[in-house]
Amino acid sequence: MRVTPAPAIMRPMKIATWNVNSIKARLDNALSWLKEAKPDVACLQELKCEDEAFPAQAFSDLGYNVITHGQKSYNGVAILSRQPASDVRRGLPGDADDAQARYIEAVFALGSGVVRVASIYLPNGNPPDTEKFTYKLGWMDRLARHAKALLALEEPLVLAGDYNVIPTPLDAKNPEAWTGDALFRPESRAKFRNILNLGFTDAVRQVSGDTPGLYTFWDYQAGAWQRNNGIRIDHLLLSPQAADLLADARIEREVRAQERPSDHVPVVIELRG
DNA sequence: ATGACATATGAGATATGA
Repeated sequence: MRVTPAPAIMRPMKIATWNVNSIKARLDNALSWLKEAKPDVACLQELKCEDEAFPAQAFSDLGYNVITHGQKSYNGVAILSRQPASDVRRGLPGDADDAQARYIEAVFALGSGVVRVASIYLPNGNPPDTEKFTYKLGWMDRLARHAKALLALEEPLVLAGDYNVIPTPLDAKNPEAWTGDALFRPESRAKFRNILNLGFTDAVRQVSGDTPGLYTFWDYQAGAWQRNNGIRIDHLLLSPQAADLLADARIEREVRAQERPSDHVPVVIELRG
């Protein structure tokens, strides 16, 4: 006798990315945002602490699984998830000598399949006449190589994080002010395009088109938030299989108005599950 | 042109960020 399988419960999955600028300094903001936004997966960057110091219990208490790739004082990335993570990879492949904690990746169940999600903290690269810029460009080359390898899996894939790249003049209030900055240098923009051109979709642009004024970062200085002097540098790049599932993408700019905010705000997408 | 602001480290001033 045939048993009719129960239909899989189809529900959208919310995947977010947020550079918190120190998870310890931002713990209260992060917890209240999670309670409000209820993402299924949250990619965090700039933890500024080692794995042992990450306040994992506070997130477990909210029902999140926690995986981290931390570092003392600088960098550090994490993924919080309603479901347990599998296939966890810590560190971007391609340079065994790179000690900076800027990449973590894991796989989660989605509908009848899976989605692979990476939390990325791409190097800033300033000043651009130093080895910091060289490191940024090299890191982007490594990211492109790894992204290409992941695309070959032909599965839903979301590369989410702080890319430290302003893709086009549309992504800055005052693009002329960023001329020569590592975030807007032609080399940085070209390497970002190289990754897009592998076959990725910029989720926010896919949903919002050429709408101006979409920013994810406002400097703490000179009243940048009050003047809306922002830039869009936090991105979610989708593989073709993830883009097929894209239902929504938005920037949660109200988070920038919190008490003691991060200088970045969360960006959230919804994928059909 | 510079600094402005925030965070970590570690106890004053410096490094980093974007």
